[in-house]
Amino acid sequence: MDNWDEIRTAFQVARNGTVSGAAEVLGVHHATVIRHIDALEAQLGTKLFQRHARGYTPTEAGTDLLQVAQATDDQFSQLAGRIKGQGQGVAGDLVITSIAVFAGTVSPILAQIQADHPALKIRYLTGERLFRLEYGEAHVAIRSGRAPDQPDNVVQHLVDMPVHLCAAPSYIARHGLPSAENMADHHIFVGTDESMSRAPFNSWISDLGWEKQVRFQSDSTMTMAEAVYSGAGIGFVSPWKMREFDLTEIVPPQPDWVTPTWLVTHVDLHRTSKVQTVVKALKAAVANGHMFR
Amino acid sequence: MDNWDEIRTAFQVARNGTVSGAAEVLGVHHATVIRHIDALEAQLGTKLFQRHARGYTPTEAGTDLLQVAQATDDQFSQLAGRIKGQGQGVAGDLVITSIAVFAGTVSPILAQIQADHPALKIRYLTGERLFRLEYGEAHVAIRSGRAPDQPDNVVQHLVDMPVHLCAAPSYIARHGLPSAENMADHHIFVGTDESMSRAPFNSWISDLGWEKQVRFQSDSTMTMAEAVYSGAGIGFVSPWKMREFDLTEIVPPQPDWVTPTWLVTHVDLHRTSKVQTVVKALKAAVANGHMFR
DNA sequence: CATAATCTGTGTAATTTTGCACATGTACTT
DNA sequence: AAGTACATGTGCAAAATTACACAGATTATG
Repeated sequence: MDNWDEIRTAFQVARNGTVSGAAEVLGVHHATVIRHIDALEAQLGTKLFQRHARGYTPTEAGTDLLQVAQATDDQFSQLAGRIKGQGQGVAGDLVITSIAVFAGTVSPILAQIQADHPALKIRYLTGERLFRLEYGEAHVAIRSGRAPDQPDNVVQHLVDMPVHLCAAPSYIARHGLPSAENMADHHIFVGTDESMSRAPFNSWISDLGWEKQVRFQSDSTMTMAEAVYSGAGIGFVSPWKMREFDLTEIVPPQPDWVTPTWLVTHVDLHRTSKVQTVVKALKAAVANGHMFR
Repeated sequence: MDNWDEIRTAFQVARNGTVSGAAEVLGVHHATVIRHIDALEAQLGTKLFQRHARGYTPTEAGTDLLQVAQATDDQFSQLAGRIKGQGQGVAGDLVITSIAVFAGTVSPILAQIQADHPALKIRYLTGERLFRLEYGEAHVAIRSGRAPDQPDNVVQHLVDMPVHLCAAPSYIARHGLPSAENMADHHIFVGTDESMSRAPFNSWISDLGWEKQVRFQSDSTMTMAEAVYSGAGIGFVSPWKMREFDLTEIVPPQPDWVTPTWLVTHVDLHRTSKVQTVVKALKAAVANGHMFR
């Protein structure tokens, strides 16, 4: 059953009773209406209307079509209302992603957003792989590292995330407390895998020529924090993870260690109030010091 | 909500996930599909799909549309099935009309047809006014008198209906039994109104110069029979009405009294098996002597 | 009875829609 | 690493659709 527009034309003819009236409602010439009806009847192999001087009277098939098309018209109208209105309301699904290490600081904020908008259903996906906004996998993504440059993405700078160089109590018990003097020789680092080799604190290590001391590598910031906690070495850990794991700070956050963090949304969804609500809440939480500290 | 065809296009894109796939299903060029989607999104003011190199992923609005359009597609398919199949099966409504006087002889035949086709719902409308086939008021009409010549009607000769010149017992009691000799002077005729003045037995009266003896006129053959029965005069009555009312035959049916009877169907409906079934049954009943006797 | 008002129906021209060719980009495979 | 397959997107020409104008027919009206 193709050509739905012809069904719509027939629907208006059946409702109005005349070709001319239907043409006016549809905003087309009455000749167009006649041809639509003729084509539709030819395709169905049945007369939908009986033609007479006063107009078109629907046959049995015509009244059947009228009822079905009436229901369709209603459903499409409701659909259009929902779609046009959905840009205004904060409701429905919202998928937000980040790397796993952000979960501890992001989750409370998302919980608050969800509490403020009961109609909103938040799905927070964490993982090291890149959730792709252009595939509809997420609405909002929190990315860290160098600025994303995907053409279809709207990128906003969220915060510069500091990291502490930390050691776990178990590590200190075995290797002693690292100091500026003995770090160059006697200590083991937890570092990043090749995939994250451009992290700013990575270049700090390589600038000092300490690459050989990196004995544990991971592609995930979360795993790095876990490794430090388990005593695999000293490494760079976010402030909240340092507190959570009760780590000992060796070197406080340095300006050139910070990794910029970005809020990324897809351009098609960026203007929707649903996305905007979440973006604003996240930025406010950062400004108030509720996140990434 | 106009342009239903664009909704159908979007439906196929959402279902297939790619523009190219949808274009193949729809039998149009993929550029056409892209333009349909663009137009629909522009009209709705919302993105229905997120575009990426692997195809189109429906947004929230897109999945909403997908569900509605899926239901529409189903309904239209069922509708087409019903309409296309309806030409084959003998089912649904069938409206047949005639003048009231035929009711007694037509009804049993219609009852038999209805019994043979349980899915058929017969409506038998009687009345003197012309039920107009082209307005969809009836599927089959039994007409008497001169041959109808409406261009959109299919006319078949059904039977030549004889009439008896009769008198009621009450009339004979008051005026005596009419005979060939005294009819010219002493008897009163029940005749036809101007609207039926072309009835063949009418010209028999006028040929004999007996118009002045017509003292009761009616536009309905049924009423004429009733008038004769009630003793208003002598008049022309169909065989079954003569028997029903137990009238006395004055003059037996004459060859030039017969009024031809026609089976009329609208050309648009004539080929449907539903109409054909009824037409065949009526003609068979006449041939077997079950009607108009 | 004639006139006005509608409505359907068709040939023709203008407009819109569609199809084609080609460019471009991404994912997968060898 | 290069090639293949498949996807979207756009300028331009062809085709299909539409609007226009007018004819024909019926109903309503004074």
